[in-house]
Amino acid sequence: MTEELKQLLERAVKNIARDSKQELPEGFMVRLERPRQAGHGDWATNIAMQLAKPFGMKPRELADRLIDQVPLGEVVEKAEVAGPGFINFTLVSNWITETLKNTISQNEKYGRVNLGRGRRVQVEFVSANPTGPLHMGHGRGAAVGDITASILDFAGWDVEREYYINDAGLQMELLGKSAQSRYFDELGRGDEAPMPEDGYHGEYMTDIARSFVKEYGEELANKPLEETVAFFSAETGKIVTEMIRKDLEEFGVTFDVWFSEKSLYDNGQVEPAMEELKDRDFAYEEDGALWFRSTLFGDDKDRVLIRTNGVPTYFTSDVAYLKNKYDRNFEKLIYVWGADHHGYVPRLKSVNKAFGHPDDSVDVLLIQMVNLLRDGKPVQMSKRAGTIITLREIMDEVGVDATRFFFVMRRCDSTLDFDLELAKKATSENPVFYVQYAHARICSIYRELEERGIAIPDIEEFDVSQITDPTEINLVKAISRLPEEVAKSAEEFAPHRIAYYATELAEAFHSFYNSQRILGVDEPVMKARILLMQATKITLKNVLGLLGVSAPEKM
RNA sequence: GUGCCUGUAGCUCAGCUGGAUAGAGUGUCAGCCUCCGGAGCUGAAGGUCUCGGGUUCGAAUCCCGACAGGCACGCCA
Repeated sequence: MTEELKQLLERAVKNIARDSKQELPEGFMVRLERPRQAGHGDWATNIAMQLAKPFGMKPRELADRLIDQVPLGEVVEKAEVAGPGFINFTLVSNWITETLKNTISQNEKYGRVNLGRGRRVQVEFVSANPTGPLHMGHGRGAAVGDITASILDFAGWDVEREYYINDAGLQMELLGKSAQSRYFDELGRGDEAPMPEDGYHGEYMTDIARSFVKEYGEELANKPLEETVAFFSAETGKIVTEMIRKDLEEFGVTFDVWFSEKSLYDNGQVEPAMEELKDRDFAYEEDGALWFRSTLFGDDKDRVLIRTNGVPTYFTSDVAYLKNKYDRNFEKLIYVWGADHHGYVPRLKSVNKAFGHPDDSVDVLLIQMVNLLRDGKPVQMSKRAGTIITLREIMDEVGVDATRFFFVMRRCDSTLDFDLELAKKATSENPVFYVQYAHARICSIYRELEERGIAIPDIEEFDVSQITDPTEINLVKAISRLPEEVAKSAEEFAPHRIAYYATELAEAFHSFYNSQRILGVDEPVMKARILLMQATKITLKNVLGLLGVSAPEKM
């Protein structure tokens, strides 16, 4: 119905432009917005104010002429000019019927839009080094990445989730040495393989060392250290990656592809990427190293791709990886990174341009830090002291649902305060429970219906004239917003919008529930309200589904 | 020093591709089920949108400049 209104307005604008022999400004589009204020109708537009200048008319005068061109009856019930030149539209009550019918008939598909038109998009996220368990920051990245991917899927994109395993750098050797050292410790021969100074000290390393002892006994200790370190690196990397995979799975995040950085080298994909840069004259050799001309893109110095000693940098892998992604025919690439990597974004964008791709086919979501609190007080963490709080600990303490919700509650580019005690609270302070409670309440009504032997009416029986209370209309309005909220959050890569919307939807429901009854009222009213509950339940479930949060029937 | 992010109610934050009286939650205060789940609802109080300029019919929103907090500036990853 909103589309129809848009078309009516577009036609009206064109008519007026023609009659007054005015040109429409380039790229002009009719945009409708939800008025913030109740009493300002269902939709509003500011086009009269936008076009007043180019048309050489007064905003209100133009608004009046626009209204004259919009027929009343089929779509619009009322149109009025307000304030400096807004036009407020009230739709015919049909929109209520339409919304409920849509919701109930589309069911689990309700809220889907076709913004993506089936285009392929890759969301690469978490991508933590396989050197230790995931911590808080990774958790936020995981939630944001996963939920963004879900939203894009809902918005009609063909989405792939990918984890990039950084298993090629120096840190892997350090990991191997650390494991080796712990292995010797377990055998009581610690002196033979000292722990590297900045090695990995976490407890998990001891567990891993024990597993080596269990499987190989002293066998690995009877060879020269240099001979086994590569084995330790590779095996430990695998074990840690598996640990990470399990944690993420429990967190509700599954990846379509686990992409190994090392495989870029093993499969010879690095060389061609370098050659392509050289061919395009974006890379050159100097002082025995290979350089990328990042200064062409505003960087203050060129960056090294291959070091003097012949060893490629991390950046090199990323160049090859980017090329590899495009080779897999993605139209859009989304990187979810911790904000501490922000300085690296221009470099990635530069390479993207150097390869001749449009700037907007790569988007980097920078996720700001997480401050962990307990009862409002910061939790002290130190890598050195081994007091890092892991994602697993948080999941275990506050549960997956609350953890996910809290991680996406805020805009990505603002730092997040995560209060463990608050997240655990099963009270109104906790927005997760507020939303889930709404769903559970409706389920409870359904149980009651069944007990009383009342059947759920067919949507065709819906009688819109029974929906009269402001809280009811408000609830329908909230339900009807899902598709546009999906579209907006997909366009902006803003998963937090969905968390906010979920809360607003629940609020509309609770408000209705407290002021009106579903059972024990006249049958026509009851039937209409049961259908309203049906649509509310579907919408709540779909929204929670997008967030990866469960929609419990009982709490 | 340079770059990026942030600064909105006591606290935690939405709103930022310019629009109407700046919104939530929480906290404070006052109320609300003999009834479908009170983990709920209704209302009140609470604001120089950090500050100063500019653009505009109109600025929390855009531009410039301060100030404050966070993060990053390797032939590390």
